[in-house]
Amino acid sequence: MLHVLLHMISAREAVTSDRLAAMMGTNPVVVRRVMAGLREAGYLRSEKGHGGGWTLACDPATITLDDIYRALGSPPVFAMGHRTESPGCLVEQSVNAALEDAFREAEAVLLARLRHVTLAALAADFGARLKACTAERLQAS
Amino acid sequence: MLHVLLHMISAREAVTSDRLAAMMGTNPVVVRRVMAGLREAGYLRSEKGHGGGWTLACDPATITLDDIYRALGSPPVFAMGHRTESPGCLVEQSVNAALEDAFREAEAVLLARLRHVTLAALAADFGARLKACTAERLQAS
DNA sequence: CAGCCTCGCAACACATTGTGTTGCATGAGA
DNA sequence: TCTCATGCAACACAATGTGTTGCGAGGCTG
Repeated sequence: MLHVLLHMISAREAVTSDRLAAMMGTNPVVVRRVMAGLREAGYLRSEKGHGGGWTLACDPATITLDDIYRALGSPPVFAMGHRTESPGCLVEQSVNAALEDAFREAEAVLLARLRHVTLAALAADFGARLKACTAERLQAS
Repeated sequence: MLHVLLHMISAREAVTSDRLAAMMGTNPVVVRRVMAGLREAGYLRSEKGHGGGWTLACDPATITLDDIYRALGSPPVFAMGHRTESPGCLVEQSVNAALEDAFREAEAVLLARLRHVTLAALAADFGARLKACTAERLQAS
């Protein structure tokens, strides 16, 4: 997902789902599926017809990874645990309380981290890598 | 899993997989499957034959939730991301770097939290809940 | 207007994974 | 010897994510 967005920042004009799918090694329908959330959230625009495709609808500096995460529907972060909700068994309640606390705290840390990374920052990081890579290549030749 | 362990602390004698399965609403084979890791790690013992079953092999105060997590094979914590490892695309590398950092930090927080919760602490919490519950019941009657 | 391009959406096919289930062998006690 | 219990392997099943196809709607171009 982020991969797609960064590619779109590099390419200033509209990009079709087909091209993005080719970049990601998947197919266009999947791309549209995951981009739908971003479009509804107003971060992206999609245009039909010849010369259409996807364009950024906001400033990359104002959107954070957390925004993207929520636009995607805030999918579950953790792969484990999260048992049934207090099924009367007190043992279950104790376990849930301890784990839920730990999970909530870890999730808060993760989201805080995502919240202060903007798309523009990612793009800048990419630029730095590109520069380092080309410098390395020049040195090799 | 933790649910099972707490039940075993309450019951001082050996408990069969059948009984544990009944408590958890599953079946004995599944119980044995997940307990196998704990047995190999030395936290549990299992005995065959009549009167056999599962017993604790350690002091609940010395084993933490992190120990249990690792005895279970340290299953993946997060449900998302973790794309392919640097497939040459620099964009992918930038995205991975940013996300891996965030995930590592969140995982560290989670494990630190698990590391200072012992089984005995969970059992004590359960005791407190039991007490509160019975008090509430007395008040209601 | 006709033809092509692109997205939007729904339905289906498929692989993967976790979970439940069955069967049989092994060891321990009555 | 019989019963109880674990250990292990193999299979059945449901849920989920992903890829695929088909059709319709809208927009550009000649």
